[in-house]
Amino acid sequence: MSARNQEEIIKEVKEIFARHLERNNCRKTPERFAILEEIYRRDDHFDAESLYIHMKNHNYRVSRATVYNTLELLVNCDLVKKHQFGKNLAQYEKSYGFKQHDHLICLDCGEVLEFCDPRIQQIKDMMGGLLGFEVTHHSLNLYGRCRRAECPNRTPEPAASSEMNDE
Amino acid sequence: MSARNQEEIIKEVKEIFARHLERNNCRKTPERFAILEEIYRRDDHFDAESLYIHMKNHNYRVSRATVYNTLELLVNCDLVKKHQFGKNLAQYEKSYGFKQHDHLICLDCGEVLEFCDPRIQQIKDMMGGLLGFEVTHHSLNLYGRCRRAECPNRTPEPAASSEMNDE
DNA sequence: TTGTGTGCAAAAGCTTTGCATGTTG
DNA sequence: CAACATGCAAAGCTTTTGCACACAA
Repeated sequence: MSARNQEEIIKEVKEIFARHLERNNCRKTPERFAILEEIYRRDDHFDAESLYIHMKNHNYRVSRATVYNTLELLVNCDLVKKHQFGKNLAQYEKSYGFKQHDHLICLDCGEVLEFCDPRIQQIKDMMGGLLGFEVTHHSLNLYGRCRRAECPNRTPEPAASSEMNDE
Repeated sequence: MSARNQEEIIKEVKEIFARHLERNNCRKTPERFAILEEIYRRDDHFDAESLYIHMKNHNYRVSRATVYNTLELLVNCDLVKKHQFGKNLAQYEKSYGFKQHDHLICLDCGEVLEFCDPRIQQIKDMMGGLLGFEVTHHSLNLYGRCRRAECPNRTPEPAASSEMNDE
């Protein structure tokens, strides 16, 4: 994504967020927009704490409470997606202007790849109808091992490994 | 599943677990087998704490530490599956003798339904090949609203006000 | 007997909450 | 000016860890 395009996107998402806040009688505070902007200048998956630290390093001090509060607002208006990649730690990513996608996670190095497959949509539609659900969203994660040279792929077959042997 | 069949299954999974423990030079303690049995007498998804309480109520006192330790062992030998249904709370379910399946979760009442779809396997195979991954397992959750009469389908969630106001 | 597993409780890690203060509308 | 949002720190929850004792092998 080009730099120019990024600025445009940031402008757009700010407008979308502003409308969302208005519609819900929430205040348009500078903190909320600063957090949104920070998120849209990043390109990775991140957790709340790293966003908090990141803001600090960029000389914008907000509290953790505000970070969590704002993340929830952003998730509610679909500007940010929230994931759990198998850990007890929420991961977030910006979502406006990006194609819906799912994730492939390397169990060894934690690398996260993205992919799209139209069959997911078919499954959602079919199962929603079959089971009497209105499916609003989904989460599909594939877990496995990547084959990159840098990946600490040592663990041969974890199926029967003593898991307490730290690492 | 018939009662007779359940007893057979419990016998089988204990044998499988015993072999797994031997293979990994772990001790065959009564606590470990008691936890396994307790899990296989349940029919639902459960979290570690509720299993711990459940054991207590059945007059078998184990510590939380042992519950977590044993759950991990059971997950490692594929007798138990671990899930995260969008919350910061691991949910578990027995898996031996059951068909692989995915989940549909009601955002309003928390009900969890199960479904199978062969297309998931196709996606795993395809994406693994395409992205150079050896995919070992996956997690697919569909989220939405069920249409049961008992479902509290209009609970506006608290928090930062504003979420499912429209869409 | 040896060393792993257990129980207990404290600690750790992520997230939420309470309260006083500041700011938006 | 009245609410609502923020910052801070404390509390909440789930999970992990440390340590002394118990017990499987």
